[in-house]
Amino acid sequence: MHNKNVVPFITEKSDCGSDHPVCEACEVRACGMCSELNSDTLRELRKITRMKEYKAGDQIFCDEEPTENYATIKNGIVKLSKILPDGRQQTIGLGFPPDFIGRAFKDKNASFASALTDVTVCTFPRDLFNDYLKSTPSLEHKLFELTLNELDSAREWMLMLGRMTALEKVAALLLNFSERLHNAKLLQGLQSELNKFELLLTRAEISDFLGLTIETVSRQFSILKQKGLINVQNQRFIEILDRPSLDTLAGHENY
Amino acid sequence: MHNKNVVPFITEKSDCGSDHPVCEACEVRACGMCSELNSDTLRELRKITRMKEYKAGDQIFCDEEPTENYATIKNGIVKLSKILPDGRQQTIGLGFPPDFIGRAFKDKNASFASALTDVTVCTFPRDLFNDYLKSTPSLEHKLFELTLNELDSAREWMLMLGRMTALEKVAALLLNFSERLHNAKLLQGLQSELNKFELLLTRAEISDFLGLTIETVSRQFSILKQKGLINVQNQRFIEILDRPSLDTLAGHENY
DNA sequence: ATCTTAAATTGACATAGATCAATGATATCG
DNA sequence: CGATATCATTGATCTATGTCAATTTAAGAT
Repeated sequence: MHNKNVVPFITEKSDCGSDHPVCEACEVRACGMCSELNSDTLRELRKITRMKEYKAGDQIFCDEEPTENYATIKNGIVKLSKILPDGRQQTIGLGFPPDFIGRAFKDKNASFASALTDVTVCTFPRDLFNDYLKSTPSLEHKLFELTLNELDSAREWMLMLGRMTALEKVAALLLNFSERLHNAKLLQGLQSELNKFELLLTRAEISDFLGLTIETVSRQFSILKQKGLINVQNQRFIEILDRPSLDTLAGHENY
Repeated sequence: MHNKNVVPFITEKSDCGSDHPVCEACEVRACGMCSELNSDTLRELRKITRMKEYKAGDQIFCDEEPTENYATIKNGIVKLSKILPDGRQQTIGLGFPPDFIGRAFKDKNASFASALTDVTVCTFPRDLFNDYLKSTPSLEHKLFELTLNELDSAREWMLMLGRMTALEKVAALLLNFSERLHNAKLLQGLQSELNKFELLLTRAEISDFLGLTIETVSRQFSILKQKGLINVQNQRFIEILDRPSLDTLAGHENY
């Protein structure tokens, strides 16, 4: 199992009990799926929720088995991936707090979810939740918005996968990851510098995301370092030295 | 403008008037966004809808300008694409009836939509529709389901873009396209054979979808022909001769 | 400290797919 | 019916990225 040594980037624990979590104190209360619920509705929903923790590398759900539970990410990063019959793998998304994981209205996931860092999620049984969703438009609305964001980013990555060079892909990943990590940390009330962060993915995980090999990813890091766009310490700690140039590489229009 | 000569694959006209369409007779009444609406609600919605027709090649909306209208595809195929500052292009999805086009709750599209064939859509003003959506949970629910399907297929294509060979990509496209076209035709009550269809995309459009060049796509067609998996007439009319083998190439597990 | 292990880097070489260029089909128009 | 234009195919290279192998770095255990 990889990543054993990763320190979860969010270290504070919520004070939720494990059976009847105090949702009011939840890390993602303000922005997650539950943010649109009033306290009555929340009290109802709370009855079916349960906290779960995963260690970095753990599988959260897989392709083949029907989903028992959906979940909201409270803490840590979740990797979503797909796999071809012969084993070729492609990461199709990263989930940060307060993302939802699972496929609403279906009992089969067409993908795998695994914990990239240590992860805490708030789970709820599939059937109950689907019923609940149908009778609670505000909840469904919020989940719809989260889904639209995921669709936007999936399409963004399609452009990246189909048309960018290896160097551009790495630049795009660094920018995207730094922003999402930064936001997740701020959300938790933690200190964070946008341009200085721990890259929580291994080269293998990066290459699965970018549709490249480990070696090619490594070479692009060397090029970015040599060009003075980034600085890397201990192969994990990234400092972005020239964000505008990275933006240009990543195809972000700069006005 | 390309594709001038394309005959729209759905030739019957709906009998909807152009200002107050008779939704009950709509091609996609049974399966589209409106399928969940009762006739009262439908009568309301109808007040803000308007039919629009586009010729093959026409732009429906673009990246830069805010969306004025959303739409449901009644007829024809819509291409969604993204473009890098230097002009590199990636198709991120194909819309068939009864797909929704536009980005709910936002006034900016992060993509271009253009008509791949002649297209008829049912449009509605953005602001009115967003309001309507918020007050009509059944409508929002249906749109949510359509969006989930799009997310599923975007992720499917991410695996394709990131990890498949050129030959596999072409196989996957042919299978996917034949199915969706078949369904769209059946939906319209037209005759259709799953394994015999007109490929409505040019090689350029295919290559934009698959993240390849025209020449590479062409070569893969030749290989598939030579292997006896497909037959091509006049460079447009495809017959799938060996679907199981194509399925294997496309990474579809066969049990 | 030294040993062990996993991950990252770097180099040498191979190859899938891109690029450039020529030829061949198909459809349109006079 | 031939002329023209567009699109598709095929061939000859080139190149970015993959593959294979050796080395280096970092981290943890003893």
